[in-house]
Amino acid sequence: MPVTLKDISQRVGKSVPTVSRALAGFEDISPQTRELVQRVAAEMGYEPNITARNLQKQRTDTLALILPSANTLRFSDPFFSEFLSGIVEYIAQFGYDLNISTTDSEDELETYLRHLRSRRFDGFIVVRTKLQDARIDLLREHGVPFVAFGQTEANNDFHLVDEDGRYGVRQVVDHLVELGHTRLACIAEPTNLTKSHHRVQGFIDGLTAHNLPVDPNLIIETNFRQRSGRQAAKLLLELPEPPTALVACNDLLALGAMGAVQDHGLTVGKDISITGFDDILLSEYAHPPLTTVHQPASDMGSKVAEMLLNLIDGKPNEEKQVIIKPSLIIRQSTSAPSKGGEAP
Amino acid sequence: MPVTLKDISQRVGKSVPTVSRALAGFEDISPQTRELVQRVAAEMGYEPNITARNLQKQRTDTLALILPSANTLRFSDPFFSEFLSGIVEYIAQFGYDLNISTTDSEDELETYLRHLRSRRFDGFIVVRTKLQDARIDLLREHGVPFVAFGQTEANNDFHLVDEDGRYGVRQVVDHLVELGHTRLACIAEPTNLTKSHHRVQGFIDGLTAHNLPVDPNLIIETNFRQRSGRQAAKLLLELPEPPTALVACNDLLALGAMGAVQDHGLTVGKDISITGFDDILLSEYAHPPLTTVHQPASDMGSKVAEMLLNLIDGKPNEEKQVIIKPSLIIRQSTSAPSKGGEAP
DNA sequence: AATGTAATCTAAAACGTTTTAGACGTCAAG
DNA sequence: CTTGACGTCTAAAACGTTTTAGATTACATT
Repeated sequence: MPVTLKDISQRVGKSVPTVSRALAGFEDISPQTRELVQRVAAEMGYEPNITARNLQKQRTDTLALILPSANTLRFSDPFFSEFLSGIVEYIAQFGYDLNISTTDSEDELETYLRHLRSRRFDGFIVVRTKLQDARIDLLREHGVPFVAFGQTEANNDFHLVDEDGRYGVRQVVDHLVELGHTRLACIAEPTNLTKSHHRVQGFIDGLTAHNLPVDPNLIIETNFRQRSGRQAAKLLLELPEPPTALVACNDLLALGAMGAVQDHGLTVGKDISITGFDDILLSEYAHPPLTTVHQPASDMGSKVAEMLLNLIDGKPNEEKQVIIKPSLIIRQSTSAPSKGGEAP
Repeated sequence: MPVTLKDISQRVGKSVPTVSRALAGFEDISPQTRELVQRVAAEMGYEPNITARNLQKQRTDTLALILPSANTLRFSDPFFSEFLSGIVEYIAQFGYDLNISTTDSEDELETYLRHLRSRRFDGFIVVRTKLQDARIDLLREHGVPFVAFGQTEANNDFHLVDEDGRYGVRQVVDHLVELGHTRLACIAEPTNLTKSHHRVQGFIDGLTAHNLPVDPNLIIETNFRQRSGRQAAKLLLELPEPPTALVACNDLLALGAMGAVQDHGLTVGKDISITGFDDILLSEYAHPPLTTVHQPASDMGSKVAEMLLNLIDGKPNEEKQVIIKPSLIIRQSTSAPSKGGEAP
């Protein structure tokens, strides 16, 4: 049913390669032929069979992004959606598509291996890097173009884009200390993720810089979503000497924490300060609006995409590693401690 | 570099088709050969070249979802993310991938045409249906498998999944009238979208059923995001006789409206009631938590995917049209009107 | 010894494109 | 009149797989 080069070739009485070359605008085709072929192709509604072209060209114009599935699916995270959106918008300009698939964390490596051996993708985008990340080792070994969103613990000798989470949280701590807080707690995502690790580092940095003690009981490692934030905050509030400020490592955790604080009959932004990270839409509309750290999610997505396309085309990238400094957004969930806060 | 059937064939001393058939487990291959081939293939790390297979099989195991781009990108809408996530999770089980691309609304039809002629996708998912939807006509004409998320105005003779938005908003209106409201306003998305149209219909249904007048000035058609909600609410509040309840047609609009109400020095859930639609994460954490209509976004995604895969495989679908009834979630953004509400 | 049958395998073609290498005719220069 | 160069085109091969149709061998039946 669909029109092929052969159909055109028969119609214009030229060989298939001639038609192909005419459409591609090669110089060794006479202007008349070229014109004829292009006219007929348009008339017949010819559209190249991408699969056949891919097979011949050994490239697919498709990028892969493999998500850890189900339990901790990041898809519904607003920050991540924005990031994705940045990628899709950017690559669309160059005729690339994004292919999204999922995998259980147990089969993660196999999935990557399968996908890269299947030669179905020109490049990979790795999200949510871990301190030790076998996926990156794998892609590197195989020499496949990829760009990571996030770093690993060491040997970051690959193309990546990252936030400076350490700096971001440090800003938060500075802000809180300036307000007069001396007893801060941190609610962290799983710290095998580099991102999370950095954020916690920023927290510790901040305390140390202000000569405040780092109390391990005030750093709770938990999960990603509100529920975890709520639970963590509950624990913290029930301590004999509860903190006056909660530094949550993402906005969802902060929201959960806000719920727990309200359950305790306290008022966020007055009795206790809470901060988030990411500046998702929600944080502006929370009650009270959340002091948080803003990241240009969509831009980071575009940047990752840009670097990856360069890599695929063998073009140089200005920088191999792009680290983006986030900015503190002060809203109403933070204020001076109301009582019991020991001045430094 | 990557291993092909030919490599295996040379290694085991059998022809390429034999290797292919052995791996596929055909009966006309001796058990010994089959075993040998499979062992060697595993040893060599063989993974089929999907592109080559696709070309031969004339299918791609890939579904397409084309998003209207930029200006009104739905990607970052939490509801839509959930929906997507439902699709991806479902099709992953059957080895399908989802390909996401974008298009400007002017080239929308061309993009569809190009994609379907390129034979790169086994089926299409159409989102955000319009009352008159040329995309659907196009896909139908070409006999391409597709499932729509949403209906059109007439002749819905295709596979689709939809919410019953009319019913959903009707529930909202009933709830508000029960509380004693008699002057309700509606903040709508662009009503060329079927979804939006239905929701407004539900609003009108409700008023009519309770013998309340339908005042066109109290139905504002606007856009999708908070900003639009805010503007619309502002207009409504400045009316000589402002409404006591605002029925927003999605949660983001409701949030915007809440902002406008607060700007006016009024308290949401006390001085004025506000409702949303979709029950995105945000709505639970808004201030005050938003009364809204819940939809199983992820399930709807799975359902669309399920129907589409059936369609592609020529399997029958139980129902051609699945309409899902949403449910009202009452939170604290609605209450009896404080003053001036004329009892019916 | 011819015939039929089953088991196992493979040659050839196909999917639709692009690339490579070279064919063919025309024309100008020697 | 030959040689070389140019302009235009195409045959053949390639990408890696699967399908089709048939070949080959071994074995049992008559």
